[in-house]
Parts: sequence; structure tokens; C-alpha cells
Amino acid sequence: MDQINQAITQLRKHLLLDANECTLLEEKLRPFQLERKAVLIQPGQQARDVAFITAGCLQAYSIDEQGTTHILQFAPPEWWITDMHSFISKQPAHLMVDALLPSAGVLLSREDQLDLFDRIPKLERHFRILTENALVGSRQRILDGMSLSARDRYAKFCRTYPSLINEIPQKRIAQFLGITPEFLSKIRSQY
Amino acid sequence: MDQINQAITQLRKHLLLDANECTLLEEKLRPFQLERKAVLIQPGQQARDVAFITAGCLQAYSIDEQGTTHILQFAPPEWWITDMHSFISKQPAHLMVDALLPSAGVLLSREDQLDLFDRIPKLERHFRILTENALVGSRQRILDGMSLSARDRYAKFCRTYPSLINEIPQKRIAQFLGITPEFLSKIRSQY
DNA sequence: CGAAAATCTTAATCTAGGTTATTTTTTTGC
DNA sequence: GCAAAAAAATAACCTAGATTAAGATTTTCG
Repeated sequence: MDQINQAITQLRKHLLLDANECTLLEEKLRPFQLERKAVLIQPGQQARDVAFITAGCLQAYSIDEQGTTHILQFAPPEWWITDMHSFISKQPAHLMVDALLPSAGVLLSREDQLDLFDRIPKLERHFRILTENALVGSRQRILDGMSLSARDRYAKFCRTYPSLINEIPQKRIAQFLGITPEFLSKIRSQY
Repeated sequence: MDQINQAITQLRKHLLLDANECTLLEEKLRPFQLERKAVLIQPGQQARDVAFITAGCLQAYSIDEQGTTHILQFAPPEWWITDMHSFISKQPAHLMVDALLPSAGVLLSREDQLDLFDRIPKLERHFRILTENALVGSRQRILDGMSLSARDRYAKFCRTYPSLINEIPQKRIAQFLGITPEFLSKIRSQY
């Protein structure tokens, strides 16, 4: 099964599309593959596309003035990822999006997405719901950052993303949790 | 001008509705007023409504095991507020939403909202866009929490919400920024 | 208006997590 | 398969921000 069909199959798990709608969508999706460390979105350039992952794992992160990396999002299979701010405003991206592992999936440009929203109301609804859920998750993460210790956030991460724990470097998990890799190592050594 | 018309007028700034669509929306919006400290959403109960604020200011927050308050959102006029997780999943709310100042606005239940989405596609689009923007803001706040010092977050807050600074207690700003009121007081005493 | 409640300030002390540096282990890619 | 690079572990020391406590100021509401 090719890239696009695999993506469509996965998308259809959450989104009931008829044959015609499937064709419309299929025409706009562009398959991609990335080697480990290959970059999808560069800070400074516009994020034209949102990516749906079918294999591997991408990450979205920023590097601050002190050179410290802060990871905003991991995207394992069946997740969407982009620099949302750049994607919707057409301004230059602030985030870097690259491949943590050799990865593949499909791309959809904002223009094509908006165009499809007009032709397939169900698709706009799907993204409205996805975005609502992402907002709930993002706000919960703000609360967790304010109310949980680093140890508790790590424990919660392990519960929430068990599949990622052995898949990606610990260092990345620390950068996602907002702590140093050294401190995560210390936490882990105390069970 | 009554509550609902005021709300509709403000909503129309961002959302072009024809006369018919306006009527449909008007039928579903329920005006409310809250005294200072009055509660809109209680933890444990379901958040049936989302509120659009026309006057005053609401806040959404959680109180953790140690009894510490963490503010997720302020809603000054023209903002929407609810416990989004409860609102979309119908599960009991975890957040408290109450009035920081004497406030007023309109309520819309999830049922009525979804119903209107079917009748007024423009409205679903409007909320899709609002939610996209809220997600961008929420993720930026995660990044700020990881990359900025308390002092820099306070400076940014002052730039971002100048109208709130003299309107609400400092203590609340500290609880929004994720620091103690004592530490915010210290930050302010050093200019 | 005036008393009670809430908020704000200041200051001494404490701690979760950061920093820096070194060594060991694992992973990667030729 | 092996050398180079990346990641992980460990440990000594450091700091931003928390905690506690007490007094001063402001706000609220009867």
C-alpha cells in the first residue's frame, strides 16, 4: 500500500469520508519521507504545510537565546504536526520541526486545507474537533507545569506516552518536560 | 441595548452573519450576570455552557492537592471561557470558573452550539479559527514557562494584557504566571 | 463611615532543580 | 565492525523562586 493510501486509511479511522470526498482529499495530500534529523520546517521560513505522520516520529521545538532546546510536541504515527502559528498566519516560523526517527507521512498545505474545508464540511469539523482536543491537552500541560514536580511530570509522561519511552532519547523527554537531561537522569536513578 | 444585542454586536465584529443567522444565534444565547466571586462553573459538575463576556472579567483555575491556585485563563470582555474539557467531553469539570469583577455576558450550551454549527457553517468556521488561535496562544505559554524567567514572564504579561494590570489583584497575576504572590511583589519592587 | 477581610510588602531561610565537569555507555554511519 | 559522536550517569556546587511569618495597606460591604 502506498504512502497516501496508508495515510487515508489511518485518517478514515476518525473521519467517515465517502468515495468522492476521499478522492478530493487524496488529490491534495503529498507523501513525504524524512531521514533521521532531516528538517521539515525551518525557523525563519513559512510553514506552508501541516504533516500527518504514518511512520517514525517528528518533534517541534524552539531553541531560546541561551541555546536551550524546548520541545513543544512529539508526533508519532497518526498525529498532525506543524508550526501552527506560521501555518495559520503565514508569518515566518519560530519553531523547528524535524525527524527524531526515520519517518514518513503526508503533507497538506494551508491553501489546500482551506479549500477542502469549503468542499468537505466534514473535514473542517474533523479539524475543529482535533484542535479542540489539542487545546485541552495544551492547557492541561500548562497546569501540570505549574502544579506537578518534575518527578510527577515524568511519571505522567510515562503513563501517557508509553510507546515513546523506549523509542526516543531521554534527553528529548527532559526537553519536553522542561527539565535538564541531568536532572531527569537523577530522577530515574531514584526509581 | 440589552445583553444579547450587545453580545451579538461584539460577536459580529469578527463574524459576518446575515439577518437570518443572527436570529438563529440570538435564540440560543442566554444572558447572564455575575457578582464579584460568583461561580459559573464548579469542579465536579458538568460545564454545559461556554460564556462570552461583555463586561467585567472571569477566571478559570484549578486548586491543586496542596491548596495552591493556578489560573489558566482570564476572560475580559469579548473573550469566551469555559472548562473546555468538560464542555466537549461532558465529564465533570476540573476547573472553577468565577467572576473576578462584577461581570455580564451570554451563555451557549454545547448542544446549542453543535446544533448551530449544522445550521450556520460560518459559525463552526469562526470557532475553528478561535480554537486554532487559542491553541497557538496556549503553546506559546508553555514555551514561555520553559524559557523565560518569572521577571520576563511578568514583563510580557504587562505588555500583552495592559488593561488587566490595574483591574485585577496582583495575587491573581502571580497565580496566572505560575509564581507566588510574594515573589511577584519582590520582582515589582526591583522595577 | 468603619470594622473585617483581603491584599501587599519585606525579610530570613530553605529547596527543587540548574550548572559545570568528568566518566561511562550507547548509537550511528562509514 | 569500528571509530566518532551522541547520550547517559554521577557528583559537587549554585540559584531562582518557594516558604514562613509578621506587619502595613487597601478593599469590601454592612
